[in-house]
Amino acid sequence: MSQAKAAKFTVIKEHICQKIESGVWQQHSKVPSENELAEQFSVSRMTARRALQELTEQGLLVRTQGAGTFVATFKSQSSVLEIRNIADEIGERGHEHQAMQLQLTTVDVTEELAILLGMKQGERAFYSEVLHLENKQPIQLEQRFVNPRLVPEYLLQDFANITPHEYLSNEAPLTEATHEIEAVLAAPENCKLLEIAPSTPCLQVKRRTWSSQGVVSLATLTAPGDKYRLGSHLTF
Amino acid sequence: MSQAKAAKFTVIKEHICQKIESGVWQQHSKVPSENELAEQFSVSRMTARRALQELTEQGLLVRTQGAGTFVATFKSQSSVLEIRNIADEIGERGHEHQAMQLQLTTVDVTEELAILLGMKQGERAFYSEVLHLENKQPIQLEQRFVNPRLVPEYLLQDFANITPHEYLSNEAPLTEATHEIEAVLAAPENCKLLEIAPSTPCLQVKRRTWSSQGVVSLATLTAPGDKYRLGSHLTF
DNA sequence: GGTCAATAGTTGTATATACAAGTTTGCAAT
DNA sequence: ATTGCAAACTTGTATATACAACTATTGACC
Repeated sequence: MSQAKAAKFTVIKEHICQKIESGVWQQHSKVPSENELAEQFSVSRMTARRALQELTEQGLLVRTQGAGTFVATFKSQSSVLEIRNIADEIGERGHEHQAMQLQLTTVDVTEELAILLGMKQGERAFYSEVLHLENKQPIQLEQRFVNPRLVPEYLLQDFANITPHEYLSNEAPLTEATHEIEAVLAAPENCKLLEIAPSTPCLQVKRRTWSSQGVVSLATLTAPGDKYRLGSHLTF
Repeated sequence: MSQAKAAKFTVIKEHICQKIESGVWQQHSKVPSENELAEQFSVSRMTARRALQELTEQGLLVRTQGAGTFVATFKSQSSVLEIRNIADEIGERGHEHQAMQLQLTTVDVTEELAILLGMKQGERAFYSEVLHLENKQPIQLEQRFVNPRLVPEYLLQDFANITPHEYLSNEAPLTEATHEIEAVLAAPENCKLLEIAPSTPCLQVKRRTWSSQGVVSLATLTAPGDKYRLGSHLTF
């Protein structure tokens, strides 16, 4: 028995996957256009298109009309996970929530950030860093990049009083989000903030949120695995 | 300004959605074929096809080559996280899935286990331990307790051929599940199995599944955080 | 140097067509 | 009646083409 003959578009898909997994095509690098792929593999444009299309649905690629197709950072697709406000969650446990605003500033967007936030290189994004405490104990570090075009007054807020998530929910109601959940070791400086040993495994949630206007923000949440659990919802 | 003109395939999608949501088209009933839709809406077959295709990806429809397109059952919506078969997931990545059955036996239920599985203390439960490999690399350790009342023939299976999840899905279709996700350090013996250093942070998912008859199983999945990521679905 | 317009390149939608592959149905031969 | 086969129908893959919508770049002009 020989292998079942693979369809042409799957051959192209596998080729692209391979390039990405092997690191030949880095994150956010441009991948060949539909026409280029069509010529390379001697197929019609529609067949090449299908390969790109399906990989985009799987979350490996990101496409923008007029600009091109790029390797995505996040592998996950649109999510059904409920998002909650961390202050509410802690309140429901009958505990006290506090937030320390560590940073609130603007930063130059790197190439990667520009793509993820739907901004142009050279522009500046807002950046906030907030440490959440439950009964005075640090439980979550929130690092967030925000698209200034959609939330121009982000820097004027005081995130000791309102969580970034709560503020953003009001300003630019989110319509979609993707997550990536990983177990990691936190960076040394973050271990200090969270008051944990460097070897403590942490849950890290990367989340990209959209409003109707486009990508609103990109948040990285880090929480020690022994203090924090993820139910069927994610807490911001 | 008037509304942006909707693309033709979205018009068809909306039409079909409406029929399903209003109950005109019941579960498992046949929906018009590509050709019929094409004629009805005066579009080409490929456009009608796209509408059906996208609704299939969304889970509203089910298609089988040669037979037709049908309204899907609505079970998937209720669960917050989609559960997938790890073998399928790996297959879709174009990789090879293998499973090593490490243990398959009965154990005395502890007090805790008895409560979680809805059994009585002193009874014995089934226990399986399976290591999943992706391209010969260990990526996930699955430890599972199973309620013998609901799945009496669990011990007769060979989980090198069929994943426990797949088998259980057939025997006792799951109606509900809860998860708990943590970041942990794996036990030394499990680190060996997964071929990771003892300090490697791991994602650990604890999942309890129900069928209509009661609690079916209690699974603990452990995966190295750097090899494994959690999207909007959990992979079993 | 800065602005604007034209242009080339890229993805998105839509059509018409052809053949492959799988399922169901119905008819003919046994 | 049962079997076996052919035909009709349905979905799957692939091609060639056309135009629309959007982006980034280039070059002319001020």
